[in-house]
Amino acid sequence: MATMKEIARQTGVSVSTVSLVLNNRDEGRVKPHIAQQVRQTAERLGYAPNPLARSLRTSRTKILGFISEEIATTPFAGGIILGAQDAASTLGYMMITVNTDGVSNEDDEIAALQRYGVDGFLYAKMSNRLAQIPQSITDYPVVLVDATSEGHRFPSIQPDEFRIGYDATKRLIEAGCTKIAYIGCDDDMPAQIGRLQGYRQALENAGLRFDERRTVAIGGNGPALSAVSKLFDNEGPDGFFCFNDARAWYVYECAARCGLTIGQDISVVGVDNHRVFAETLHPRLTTVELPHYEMGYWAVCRLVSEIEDRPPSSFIMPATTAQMPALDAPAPASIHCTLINKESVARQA
Amino acid sequence: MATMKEIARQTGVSVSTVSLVLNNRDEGRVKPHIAQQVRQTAERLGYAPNPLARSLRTSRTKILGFISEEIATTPFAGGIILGAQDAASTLGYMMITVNTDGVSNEDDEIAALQRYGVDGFLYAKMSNRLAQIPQSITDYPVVLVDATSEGHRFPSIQPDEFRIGYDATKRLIEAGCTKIAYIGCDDDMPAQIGRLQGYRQALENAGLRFDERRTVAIGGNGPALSAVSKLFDNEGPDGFFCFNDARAWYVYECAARCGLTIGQDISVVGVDNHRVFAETLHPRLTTVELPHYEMGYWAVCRLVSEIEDRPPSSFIMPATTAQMPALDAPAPASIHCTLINKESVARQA
DNA sequence: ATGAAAGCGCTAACAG
DNA sequence: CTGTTAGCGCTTTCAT
Repeated sequence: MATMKEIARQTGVSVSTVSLVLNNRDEGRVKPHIAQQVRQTAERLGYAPNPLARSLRTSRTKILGFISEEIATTPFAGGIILGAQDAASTLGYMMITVNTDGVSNEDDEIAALQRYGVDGFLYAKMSNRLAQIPQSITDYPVVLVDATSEGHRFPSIQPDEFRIGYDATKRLIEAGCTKIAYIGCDDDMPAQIGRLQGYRQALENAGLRFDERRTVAIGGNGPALSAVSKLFDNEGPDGFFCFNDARAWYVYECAARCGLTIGQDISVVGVDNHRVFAETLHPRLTTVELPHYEMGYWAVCRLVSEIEDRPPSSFIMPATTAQMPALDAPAPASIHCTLINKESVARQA
Repeated sequence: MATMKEIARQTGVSVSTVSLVLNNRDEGRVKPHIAQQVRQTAERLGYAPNPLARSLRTSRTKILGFISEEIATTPFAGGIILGAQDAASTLGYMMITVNTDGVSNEDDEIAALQRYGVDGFLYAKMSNRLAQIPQSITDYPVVLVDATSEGHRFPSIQPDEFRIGYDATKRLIEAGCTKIAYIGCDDDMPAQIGRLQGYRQALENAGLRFDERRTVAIGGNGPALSAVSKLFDNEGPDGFFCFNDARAWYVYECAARCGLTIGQDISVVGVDNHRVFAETLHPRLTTVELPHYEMGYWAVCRLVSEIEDRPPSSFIMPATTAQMPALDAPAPASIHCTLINKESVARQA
């Protein structure tokens, strides 16, 4: 590994000059001619700065800490991590990802990250919920991903939950459904609240009545199926908006039992917190796709902009179908989601 | 952050003494009395070493690079990463995880990891397959996870593929199945080969004839389902050993179409490369559980043992149901997998 | 416009 | 046994 010292020696200048040039701080301080030479030698030697040495001096590591509760348990996290990783990579950062199962080891992991001198933290949840940010990281730049902090103390990147509910329901309405059920979540997280609102709004706009009996709040496993089953029997809905794919599964199960065919007798739209389910197992499930990759990507951009104290607008966004709001939009910023049509939304004759 | 210098000052000794003590190299070199004092001050000041400074000196970072192709796309990776993370954490290491989509960015990511001075690499694949280890990391300690290198050049942690096939098939035989099908993979990876061998051996041991017509090699999507469907029609198997859960799904689909009930009319055993499927969607699917967590954990132990050049036996293994072979067993070491019985394996009347 | 020198926090020879 | 010294590679005053 070539060092600055070596470059300095071979070019016949001092280390400080090399440092100046290689950090692009040479404007008007080093003769263009010399600068040119330095750059050449650096190039020739295949110079790459030693991040450790640099960090030791600057106490900036260019390492980001990614804290997530459930990397292991859900497939979704990958998309976020991937996007974050890409952004980090593009911006010259590395990411250390730690997994905190609940709270037991959270402090330890954070302490470790801090010792390694991370410049800031990403804090990600599964499904947009209220997150309790550990005291220990509040002095650092922090950006939440798919999560919300109380009082919006921290910038957060989250999907446009209202829009998810609205779009999904609208799609069902367009397909001709008139008795649309919402298979929701029994937890009062922002995701649930926002999607339910979107659902109601879409119904209202279409002149359909919201009927509480057509919504279920599902938590566990056993009761869940019977709740959906009961909904089938009592209300006979012709369309279903499902909080996520796991919940959509219950609809599939019940439909099968009743001899109904998805995309023909009833229509279903799910949200892909577990898109992998939908794609592998239920190709006919129409899905509102969460922009996980983009959320990760954007979160890192936001975080780095905070760390380096430069305007967010200077970042390049990934090519994506999801529309991004302006980065300087008031928090909580939210990302528009994409609706992927599949055959499961039948036109009701 | 307290430094050694500060400790030295407050204790009235020199930095070197402090360094000696705090690195537990004081045995017979520093008066126990002094050492004691040093430790106390360190404790009092809440001293934590600065890994950067240390690394700069030792060129050991205590950072491990984890390279995986598909963190994003499959849920399985989580288990491995989690185990690896835990082991790393226990052994005082951090892990930087990078995702290489195919080969395009692999070299860049590796270069980045190298600049950050990782001490070694974990190289993980999805499903045990032959891995092409990039030239650039061959000078580092490398351990493969759920993968095999040509000629076993590198130590690798992989499941006992033969045993997976053997156990799964044996389970079906015990359930009374006589016409057992193998829904396999159309790729010649070690996982496929080993499991198929196990399948054949189990049949043979039970005095059942191996019949090529009862095996399918499945690749893509469309053809896959029809292949399984044909198998149903032509051979009418009463038991199915499926390469993974995605393939098990085809069996479910066909069974449903034929009006057969899993766990009653036919029996199914799958392998959980995607356990999440099985648990959430198919509670009745009997699963051979791959010890992902353990593989990750063990891989890191192996890697660190290489890095620090100390005997592997000095590591503490995680409490686990999966039996681990001796760490100094000849490579490739393989881990025994656990069979999880569920109702899908019916006793055939 | 350039270089000398100090120092980030730590480790490791080497003296004493 | 303990302290002195040098230096890892880089950034950053401060002289020149």
